[in-house]
Amino acid sequence: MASEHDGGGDPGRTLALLWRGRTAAGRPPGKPVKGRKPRIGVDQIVHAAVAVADAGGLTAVSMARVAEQLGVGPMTLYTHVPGKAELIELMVDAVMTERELPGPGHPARPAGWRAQVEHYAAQTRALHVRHPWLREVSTARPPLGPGMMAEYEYLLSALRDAGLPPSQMFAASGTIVTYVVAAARQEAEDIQIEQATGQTWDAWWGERRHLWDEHFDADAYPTMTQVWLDGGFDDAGDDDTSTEDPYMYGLQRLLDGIEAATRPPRASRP
Amino acid sequence: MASEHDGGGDPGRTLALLWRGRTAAGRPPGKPVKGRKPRIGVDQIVHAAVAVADAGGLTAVSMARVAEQLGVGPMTLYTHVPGKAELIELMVDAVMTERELPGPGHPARPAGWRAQVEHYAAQTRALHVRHPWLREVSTARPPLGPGMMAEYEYLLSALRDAGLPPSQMFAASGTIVTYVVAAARQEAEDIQIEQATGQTWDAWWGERRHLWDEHFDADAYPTMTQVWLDGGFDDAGDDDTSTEDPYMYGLQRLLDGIEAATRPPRASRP
DNA sequence: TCCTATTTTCGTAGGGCATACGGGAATTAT
DNA sequence: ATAATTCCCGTATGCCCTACGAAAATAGGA
Repeated sequence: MASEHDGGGDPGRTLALLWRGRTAAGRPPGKPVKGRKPRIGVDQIVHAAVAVADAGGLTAVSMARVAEQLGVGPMTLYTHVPGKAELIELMVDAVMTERELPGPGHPARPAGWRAQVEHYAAQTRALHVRHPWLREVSTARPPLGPGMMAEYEYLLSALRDAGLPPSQMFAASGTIVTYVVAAARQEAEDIQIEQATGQTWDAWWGERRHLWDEHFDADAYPTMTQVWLDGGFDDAGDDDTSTEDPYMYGLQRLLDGIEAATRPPRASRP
Repeated sequence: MASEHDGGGDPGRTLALLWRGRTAAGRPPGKPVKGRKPRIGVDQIVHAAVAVADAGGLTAVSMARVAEQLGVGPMTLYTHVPGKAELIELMVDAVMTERELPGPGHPARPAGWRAQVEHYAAQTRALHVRHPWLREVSTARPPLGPGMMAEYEYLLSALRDAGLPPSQMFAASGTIVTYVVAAARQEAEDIQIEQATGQTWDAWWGERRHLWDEHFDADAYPTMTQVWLDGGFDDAGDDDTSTEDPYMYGLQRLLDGIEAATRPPRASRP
């Protein structure tokens, strides 16, 4: 019955772990000093788990394997982390904070809201390339840690500069995150499959070229056939700059649309 | 070492299974008539597996459970499908064909390319709501069956009507699929988590309201705080139509951008 | 120094998973 | 009736998460 999301644990404890006990006042609560000294800590566990996932994907992350990396028994981890689900939450938020998302006033902050969104997209894409296992984790109930907060703080500050009214900020930021994360995940999937199977996209298609001879009926798919004959499936040629990287093409179209919606306040529905 | 994608099997056999032995000429190759009569067939296995996944998610799909549904032993399935990975491919392509995507000339086909893309989006969203487990399957190496072919045939025919040059069709269709599928998956995740844990989005947040008191530092996230104070996170009110469903807002912005890019053939880069 | 409270460490054990292998059962052709 | 062919499935292996409880290590107080 139990699916990927158990959530059986205490949310308060998970939050405290995500923020490493830091409270709003900046005061970590006092720790007891008695008892056996811990050989390992949360940070080391999360770091080891990320290393395992980077190398072998999420399926390679077993409590046994992470513990082995640290030279302790598997059950030792349960002293520091409630369970595997919570460990994965910690992993996600930890790598999220790897992104550099400079706020207003910071010298490294790009100028203009479009450049800022593009910076966010590039950082997010790089993050997924670095940690392809991110795509295997559901973010419908995101880890409410510093990493996720930084993402929204940055994105909202960029859209604020774009002149969006507060009522549209929610929809616009959600849309941008949806598209950018989806594109990043696609790239991550590709990398992950290639490193898991050792097979490139072209090799994979080559193994299935058979499809066209045996099963594909050109009459049943006239448009595909026509576009193929027109060269629509050719790789991006240097002679035609409009045959762009689909990712960048889509991001620019989306930002165009958002920009157009802010400028003239005309009604959008006829 | 082996990840989610083994692909160890024979691609030709999987293709034949996806197309159920139908060749381009429409002739299924002759079948031998000797031997014991099969109690079950591929269609029944796929149907049962989809039912199991609909009820309990992809993790509930085990060979044992699917076999149980059919009243046979687990190992019996291996007579008809090469393995679990291939069974999942068959499941995905099977449900993909559930979408109604009427081609040119069909009476049910919407008029205008935007309406056609919106129809595709609605059908895809409904598909994911019906089968939330789709979001757990990687589509980086999609099943090359009738379902996927129908998707691209429809989308390309719509974009053709939009007047896109062949060189942009690839990027535009890829972008639309990326956004629409990502949004559909998000909705599917929500449904899946709610039916798995019995916990709504609001209840989940309620369990974590603690976050704001204990860990959230308003000074560290000034924009979020300001937007919250401006009411940017309020639920969509009936009085303000611009506070739209993020999904529809994003789709319209994306289509606006694509439309604008086709109309005036001006250079996009300064 | 010894006792005691406290904390960390981890061995064992139980239930589930995919699937290689090979023997037995059912059906048709000869 | 016999042989050929196909389908069905019991068994066995190795991996996973984690509940439970005992053993080990540490600190302060006497």
